[in-house]
Amino acid sequence: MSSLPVEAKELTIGELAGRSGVPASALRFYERQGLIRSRRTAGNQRRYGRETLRQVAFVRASHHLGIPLTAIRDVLALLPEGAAPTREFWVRASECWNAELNARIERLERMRDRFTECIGCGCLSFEQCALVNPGDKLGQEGPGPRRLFSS
Amino acid sequence: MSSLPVEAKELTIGELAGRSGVPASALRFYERQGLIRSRRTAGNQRRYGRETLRQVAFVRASHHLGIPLTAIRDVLALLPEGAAPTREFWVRASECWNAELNARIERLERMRDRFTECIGCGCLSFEQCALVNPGDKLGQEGPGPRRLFSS
DNA sequence: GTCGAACCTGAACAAAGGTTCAAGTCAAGC
DNA sequence: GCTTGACTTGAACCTTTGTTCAGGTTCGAC
Repeated sequence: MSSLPVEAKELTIGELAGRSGVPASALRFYERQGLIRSRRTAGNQRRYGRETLRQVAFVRASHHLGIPLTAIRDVLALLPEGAAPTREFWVRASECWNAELNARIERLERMRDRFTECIGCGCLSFEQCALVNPGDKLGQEGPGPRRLFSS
Repeated sequence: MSSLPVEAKELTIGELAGRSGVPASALRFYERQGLIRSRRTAGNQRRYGRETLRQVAFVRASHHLGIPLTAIRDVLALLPEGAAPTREFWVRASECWNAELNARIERLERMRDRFTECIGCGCLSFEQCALVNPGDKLGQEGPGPRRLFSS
């Protein structure tokens, strides 16, 4: 096994940056935030295993979806320390994001419909509007002075 | 007309904050950013006309949709200086946001589908993924070393 | 053994969208 | 006319997601 030419060669930060398209400064930042890990050489330089490429890609793809880094970190934290992520892991992670995206799409659709209703009804009745008053605090607090446009 | 009890009473910043639910600090910030305007008393305190309530509500609703303040400012800047906004104005503004929201919903749906495809296809083939490589820079640069997961 | 490129760290800066604070001024009720 | 709460300002601070810079170290090739 050790005689095979597949020596999992480690990457420097520059190589990882070049291959992933992510600037080295961002990779250091991700490490500070606990999203990726690195081994250090005797001279304190970072070395990355090949699995890190895939993790960085996952981070970028997730982030591109609008997922905050903290959420990505929480998911990546489930990865076993040195092991390469399993297929099951990626599938579960993607299901997380899928649910997240669906929720976000639904929310946007609801907001669009409400906004249209607010503006389009002819009376400009913002005062009942869930957009202006998110979380429906209005109803919970009674007919007090917090009401917008008490007209 | 002047004997009517409907004297368009001006609001202090505290009153506007109380009625709109928006903190006074945010109202001052909005003014600095050019989103709302105020008259000043002899003693330099802010006074707001009643139309400002509606403008603030519009700002909050728009912002709640995720529209950046600069875009909201650009739309509100179309309002005539002292005049109350017309119905036409609100309708046109809402059409703007509607288009914006629809575009955002579509984009999220596309991303969700791509992400699912990436993860779910069984080969974990991120390398062709538009999420990992947005803007398709990969294809434009040829088969160089920028490719993720050149496996 | 020497040279330059790549790497290290911490600190400062950026943009968006504000909040909080200190120190001082205004408005209004009694 | 005094007191008190509301208001004024600018400056500093906050979060998120990084970039840039200064000053110093290490790696690898010759």
